[in-house]
Amino acid sequence: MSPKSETRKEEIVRVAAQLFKEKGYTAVTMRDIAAKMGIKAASLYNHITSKQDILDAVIISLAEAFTNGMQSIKSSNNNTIDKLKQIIQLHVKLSSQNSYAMASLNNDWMHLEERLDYYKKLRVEYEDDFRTILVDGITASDIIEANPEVMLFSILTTLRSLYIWIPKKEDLNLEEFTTTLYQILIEGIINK
Amino acid sequence: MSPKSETRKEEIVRVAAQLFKEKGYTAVTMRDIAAKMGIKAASLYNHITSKQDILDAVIISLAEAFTNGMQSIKSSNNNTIDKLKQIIQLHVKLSSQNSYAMASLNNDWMHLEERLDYYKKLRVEYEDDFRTILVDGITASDIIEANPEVMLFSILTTLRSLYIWIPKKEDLNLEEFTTTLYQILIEGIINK
DNA sequence: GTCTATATTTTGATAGAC
DNA sequence: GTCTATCAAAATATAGAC
Repeated sequence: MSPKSETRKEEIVRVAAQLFKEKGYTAVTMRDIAAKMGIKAASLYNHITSKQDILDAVIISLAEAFTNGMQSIKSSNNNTIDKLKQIIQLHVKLSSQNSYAMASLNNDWMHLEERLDYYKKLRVEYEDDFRTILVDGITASDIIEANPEVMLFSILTTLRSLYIWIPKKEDLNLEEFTTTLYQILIEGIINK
Repeated sequence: MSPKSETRKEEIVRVAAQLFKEKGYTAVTMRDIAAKMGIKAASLYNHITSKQDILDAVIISLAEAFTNGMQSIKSSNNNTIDKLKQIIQLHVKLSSQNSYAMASLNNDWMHLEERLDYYKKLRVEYEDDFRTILVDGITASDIIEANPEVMLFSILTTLRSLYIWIPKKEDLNLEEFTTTLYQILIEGIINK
């Protein structure tokens, strides 16, 4: 997994993800990717079969990691509060480890082709599990009786955007950040 | 402002914004826009000078509306809580009225060219004003002593993503929604 | 594994007829 | 104000030499 042992295809996917984050999938050309690697565009095709192929590699494994992580949290025996903490942890961890790919996961997924339906299925599973956790939490009186769809939307959009913010704070203490985020997202910011 | 009295250029900008939301600026072709209007791509150039021209029209006036709105809220004599309520109202209002253009404001701004620096200036002004409101609110003990950058990030990413959510709930009561959003974003979801 | 050369398609944009 | 015809540039991708 370290850059030293990565294959040429992995390097292409990693470099492409950086460019996709800056300009979006469609605006990045095979020449852009090749230039950033110091080779010619035609040489890329010795390692990947198409531009689509790169997008699939950037998005799908990360989407699976989120869906699997959420499933595991939902299935645990923890209470709502601990599950919410774990969801935040999951996002902080995956976003800090994949800050480039997160941009494509959020903004370029509609350019998937054969894998589009699979991606959508993963996202629905993940959102359904999160919704279940919230609805169960309301039933158990762990969280307030507000519209669970609005809660889901509100928390999820913040967590999905972490990739924009995390790389800007290079000396960020991830544990401390996770705690602060929990406080703000879940406990609110008002002084009562 | 109503579609009945809109100029042909305004129609182009409106139709283009819908397509930009679906696929992003770069993936939308002049032929796509023309086809959706029932004309040929060449005809578009009788009303606009370039594709760039359309993107400028989609983004800039909306960015100005946010910056002006935030400036006005910051300058008012209300307390922190009322200012935060007004910020949420501003976002709900502009997002419901411009749900297509909001997508480009969030995701296509980097494809601006001559207007890019101006856009960035507007965004910095807007974020600085929001940050000032939060920092003043901490000083006044209206809100908790958490990291204002994390608060700003957390609230702003949710508000900036409203355009994704609002159109999906067609019978949405905007006033009720604003109240729920305030509750979740500012007061938190935990049952204390 | 990378290169040059090139095929094919698509793109933004223009010219000029109606 | 829209059309057809067309241009020039840029894009993805392939073939074949080294």
